[in-house]
Amino acid sequence: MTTRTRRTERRQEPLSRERIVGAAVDLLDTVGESGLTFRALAERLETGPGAIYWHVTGKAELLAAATEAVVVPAVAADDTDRTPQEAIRTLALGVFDAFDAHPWVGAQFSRATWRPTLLRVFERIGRQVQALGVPEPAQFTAASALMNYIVGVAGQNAATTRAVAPGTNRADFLDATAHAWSALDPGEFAFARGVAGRLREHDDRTEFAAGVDLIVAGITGGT
Amino acid sequence: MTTRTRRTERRQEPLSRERIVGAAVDLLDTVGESGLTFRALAERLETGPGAIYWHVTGKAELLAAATEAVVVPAVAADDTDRTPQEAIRTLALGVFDAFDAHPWVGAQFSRATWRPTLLRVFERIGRQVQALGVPEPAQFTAASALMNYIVGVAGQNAATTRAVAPGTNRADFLDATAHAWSALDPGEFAFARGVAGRLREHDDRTEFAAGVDLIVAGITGGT
DNA sequence: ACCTGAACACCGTTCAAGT
DNA sequence: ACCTGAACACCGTTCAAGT
Repeated sequence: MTTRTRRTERRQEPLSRERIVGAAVDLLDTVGESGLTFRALAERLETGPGAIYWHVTGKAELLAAATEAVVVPAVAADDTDRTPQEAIRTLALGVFDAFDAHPWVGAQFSRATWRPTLLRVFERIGRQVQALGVPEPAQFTAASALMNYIVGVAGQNAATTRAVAPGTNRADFLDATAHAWSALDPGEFAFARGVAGRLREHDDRTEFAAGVDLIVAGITGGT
Repeated sequence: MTTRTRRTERRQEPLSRERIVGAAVDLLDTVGESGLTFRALAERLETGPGAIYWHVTGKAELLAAATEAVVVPAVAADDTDRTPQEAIRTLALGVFDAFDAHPWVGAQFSRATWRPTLLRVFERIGRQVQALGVPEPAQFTAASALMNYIVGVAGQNAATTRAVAPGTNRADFLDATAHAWSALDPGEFAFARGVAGRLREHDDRTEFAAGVDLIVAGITGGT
């Protein structure tokens, strides 16, 4: 859209919404939510905090843009040559993996800021629900149930990921959790104690996908 | 535990963890998340901000305690004379209603602070899964799927509630949303436009419960 | 049109000092 | 043991002044 001046080597690209959002995602990924500060952002962009406000209205919009930047590509798969079931599964896993890779997204999805992105997810799910042959009156409900499951559970999983200290490896974490559960009060937490051993062998992603399949099966009337 | 001096009318109860958490829940319910401030809390409790730190380690613990205060009673139903299916449904709706009445809880559930409360929910669900006769190896997975659905979807719903300006009535909000959806780009949002009319007649709580039943049916092997 | 950076009005948290 | 409240080190946001 704009002409780029390439005459001399620029010390620095001019500030732009795109660069700001990119730096924000970077900061969120590396330092976490508490790391996203207008001052820290300004430092990375080699400018003052005030400059950012020329391109972005405030922190809420910045978080919304960062969320959209991460979720929309994850959800934009090519669905030709796929059955609706496969397309839904792919989309669901795309959301799951995006939340897993950028756990801070999970905390955004309970804010108003998240709604435009959510609408895009809803649209894509809805189209596949149509393709499944769900009758029109039931389509809205079916798409809502699927979307809520996908976003809700992916968010829950991201919260777990976020709870783990960044350096920890996954097996160690599950071991520690299993150990902690085994030490719980036997009266109050009989069930959790009993299943603690299962923690190690279970895979959240696989179970998430199985849940999606279950709902799809329910929507299309069994089998 | 402690002796209460009742000799003279006290201007004010002594500070206690219980009073602090109660005031925090109150503040969260009435003013919202941004309203929970150590200064505002101190003012309500007629003391200084520093005093609160004697009873509570910091804001994270305060939010955890507020969350627990609101969720645990909602989940602590008496399950005698109930089928496991009914007990799960009641528990699920308890979580749903608690999130709906205190929408700020939905934002907490993606924090580490929420995990102890979550464990209690998991325990109660797990016991019902056992009562359903699910074989031991599958119990962990079944309880996880149910819990993630319940908490995830209730959280999603709370986010929607929170997005609505406090004064607005529900019908007006749905009308406005339906109207906005009808005005979307027909190419990009064909599905959302098409189902916009369904928004008015749909009931989140009923659909949430139907989703729970669907998962329970899936867990117990259909029907 | 776009950037600068000091200034404003807040935060959570700490801590010496009181009772 | 418990409370006080000033002080510290931060925030997001604004805005006069620059280019």
